[in-house]
Amino acid sequence: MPELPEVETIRSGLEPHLVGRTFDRVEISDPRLTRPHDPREVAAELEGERVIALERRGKYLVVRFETGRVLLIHLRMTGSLRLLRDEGDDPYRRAVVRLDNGSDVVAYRDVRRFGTWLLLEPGELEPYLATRVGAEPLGDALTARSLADRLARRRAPLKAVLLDQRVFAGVGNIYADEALWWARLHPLRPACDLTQPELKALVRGIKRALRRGIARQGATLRDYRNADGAAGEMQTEFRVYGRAGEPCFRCGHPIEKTRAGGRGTWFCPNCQI
DNA sequence: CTTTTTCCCTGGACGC
DNA sequence: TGCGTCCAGGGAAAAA
Repeated sequence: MPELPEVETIRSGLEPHLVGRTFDRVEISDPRLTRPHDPREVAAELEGERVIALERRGKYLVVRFETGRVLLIHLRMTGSLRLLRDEGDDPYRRAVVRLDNGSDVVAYRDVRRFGTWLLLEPGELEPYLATRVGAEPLGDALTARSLADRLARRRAPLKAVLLDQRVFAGVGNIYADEALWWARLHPLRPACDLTQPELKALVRGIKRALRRGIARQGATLRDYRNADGAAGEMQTEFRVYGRAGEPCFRCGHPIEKTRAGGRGTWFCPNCQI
């Protein structure tokens, strides 16, 4: 499931191939992708748009066009973007963009069809993101102080609050569990109860988990692939995610699974307190 | 306001 | 082998 490291890997892989290119021909075959807008109308609007930047905000991909318009892509659970030379065949392909160099094709694949493409007019991006996406956790904005402010009135489980994209954007189910393991914090702790040293440990844990994910080109459990179609490597070094019953890498105690924020949550009951 | 629950969607795992 | 059931989860929306 694409979280910040996976989306960043796709972004950096596509960027050199997309920037400066024009969308020549666009086909959107899944009406869910552009809901509630008509996919044929969105495809027609995208044709002729020239890309000037490919950015990421949280788990969103931001395709900026010369006209000031923006295509905001969210991959949700199983979405992926691939750069191809030949279109080939794929039953789970939901959209295709042919670029103006005559050879490159960007293919959007999404088995479970949760992903979204939203075309925004100039000036619409900031207000759209403002109510949905908080600060970037890998920037200077994530500090023990800013985190304390964000968690102050939140009595919900720490894990659930980390999944709230308005707190800090881009942490999903996998990296939340990994960050909490690095920070030695129990996922069910009330978020507002952390001490100053614990807040500092959590900041370091979040950054460490995300940076490792980016360095390993993301985690491939089943569907995730980078823009070249290659699997990530991060899944080979999960500390807790999906490791119920296996020994903790720090203390050897068996990893347990619980539920937090409505999501499967793995942790070490011995050294995460 | 915060928190929890339901829903969307599909393939894979599992039980019989 | 072939069903039926459950599970995975990001985020919107509804409910509490």
